[in-house]
Amino acid sequence: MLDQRIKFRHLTCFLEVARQRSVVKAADTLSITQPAVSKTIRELEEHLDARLFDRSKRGVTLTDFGKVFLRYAGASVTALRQGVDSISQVRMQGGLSINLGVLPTVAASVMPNAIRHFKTLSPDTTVKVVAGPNVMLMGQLRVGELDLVVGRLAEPDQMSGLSFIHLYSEHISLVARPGHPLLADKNPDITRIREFTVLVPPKHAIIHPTVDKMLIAHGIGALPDRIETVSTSFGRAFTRETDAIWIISNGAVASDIAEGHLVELPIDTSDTFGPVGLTTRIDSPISPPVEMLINAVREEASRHHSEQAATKT
Amino acid sequence: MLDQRIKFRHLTCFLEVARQRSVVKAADTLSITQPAVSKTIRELEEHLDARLFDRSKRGVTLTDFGKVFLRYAGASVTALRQGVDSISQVRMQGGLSINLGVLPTVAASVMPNAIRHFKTLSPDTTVKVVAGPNVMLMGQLRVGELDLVVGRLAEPDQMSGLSFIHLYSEHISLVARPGHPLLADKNPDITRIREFTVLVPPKHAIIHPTVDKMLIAHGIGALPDRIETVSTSFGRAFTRETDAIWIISNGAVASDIAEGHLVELPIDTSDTFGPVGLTTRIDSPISPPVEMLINAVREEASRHHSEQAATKT
DNA sequence: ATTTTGCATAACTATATAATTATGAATCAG
DNA sequence: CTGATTCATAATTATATAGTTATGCAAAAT
Repeated sequence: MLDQRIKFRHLTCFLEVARQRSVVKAADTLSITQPAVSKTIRELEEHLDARLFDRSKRGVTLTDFGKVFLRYAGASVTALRQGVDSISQVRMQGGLSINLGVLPTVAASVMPNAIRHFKTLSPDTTVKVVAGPNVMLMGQLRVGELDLVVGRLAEPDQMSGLSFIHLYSEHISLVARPGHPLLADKNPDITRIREFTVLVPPKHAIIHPTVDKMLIAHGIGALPDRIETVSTSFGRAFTRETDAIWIISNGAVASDIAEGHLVELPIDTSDTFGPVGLTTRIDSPISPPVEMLINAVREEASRHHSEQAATKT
Repeated sequence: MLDQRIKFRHLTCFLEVARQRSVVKAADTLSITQPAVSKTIRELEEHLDARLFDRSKRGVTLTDFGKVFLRYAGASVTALRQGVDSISQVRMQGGLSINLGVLPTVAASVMPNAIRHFKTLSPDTTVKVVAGPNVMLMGQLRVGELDLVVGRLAEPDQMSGLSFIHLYSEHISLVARPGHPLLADKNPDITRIREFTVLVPPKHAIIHPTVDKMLIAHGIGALPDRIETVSTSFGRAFTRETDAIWIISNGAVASDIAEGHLVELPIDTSDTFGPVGLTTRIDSPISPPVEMLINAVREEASRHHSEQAATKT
């Protein structure tokens, strides 16, 4: 049971003494007298029923208890500080805001529902959705301009300092309009895609290297007639109106396929399986609102995923 | 600035009222009178200089400020609770303990130093190091028997509910004893490894599928003479004493290669690059001791990595 | 139209608090 | 040995606290 008599005064005092390893110095920076600090520490020790410092005549040192408690005390004080800060943020800006980076894979499939659900839970939090090349988004995430990026796991060299939470895995698809010449044959020769315009992810896209490997594995070398694009809206329109083949992460076109607007080419893309998830900064602990959004996305992803699995059977 | 007059009494009272949406009910469960609760909430509001509840005649509802503050207040109280709990845990067990799963890649390279460093920071925390097949470790992690697993990123289907923190990337190596017949030629025909006993990771190993793909890519089909093993100590001994080829993640044999006990075969394994990092549970927030260990591992990994890079040049 | 419900306010009180000053004891640096 | 440093303890005090009971008031429910 938590002792209600513990006050933040005790914790801040404890933290200061621990930091300075000195009662006198702590008293100085806290602008109170030395006996006051001594007493406050003693009170805290009594409330916790554990000795926090070893006292000597040349300062104080943390006991084992103290070392352990230190972290939690810090976390507790930090949380309250953040709470107070958030209130003033709400007052100033009229609400909290979350900055969210979204990669094409999930922009159309998981995220709309996830954000909708989140907004029912926390309608007063502003969610800013940013799209763009993953390198840019990861950069912004690392700098703190974004709180969260959702999409495929980025290349390892971009992931330093970032943490990844797995949601599900998806493969890359080759899609074309319904009635596409290649689909006439039940088991078409895949190398024939060279005969058509092919829309491929550009150099900086996360899936670019995977796509390259896959093409090589299928004996398709450089594509003579290619368009590089990240724009799913362009890709969708172009693919539906022409005989172009579109190589794109499955998630981006799942609904189009389901609705029959686009058709997947029968090609083995099992090598292109890759993790989709949430990327956050590893330092700077996840704030409660972001955590709520994360939960909403996870929930939606698992719902989404089980639906997909159901459709497959 | 944090108002030192805020006490945990205020927070717990606030949390209870928010939970129950009622001053009367909260007063009941807190075993104090209704005016006492009213007054406590008023005090908190004054200290924060913000209205937390909208009062009506059928209960109270959180204001926008209140909704935001709620999360942080909860976090703050939780942290303190955990702190108090940890103290009694230390008292009972004579110290905190961390249960750590270690995969072969890092067992010999990064972790020894990382744990040594951690133990200088926090000598009183017991670290239990568990090795084993990754499926088992991930299972234990998910159940809570482990706090942390260090190694290669597991297959997506094992990662649900887990979070991955990237440390660095490594590839898979083919190694043999110095003076191995294959090394006589400067650019040996790699398919000739079929002539020797080959030690390969077993089916359940994380790197198994990657190894398979690589073998196929190099035109090496099934290996006639193979030994499947996870044991790096067996692998090391066997490879040094016989003409066997050992296919193993680079990290597991990096020091042996550096010291000249084993030699890497000149084969392109760039396709086998994969992320190595820390895997934790996504729910149940990371406790401060585990966080310290994570930092120690990250530090050691980056030091380790920069050294490797330096050796390459 | 009452009664009930739910919260606010006021007046009061014993206790706890958060400091203070003054003093003492043990160590450490010369 | 001396004086400075560092922390502990005691005595003291004004103030804050954490509750209490009693009462009021407006909205809902009956």
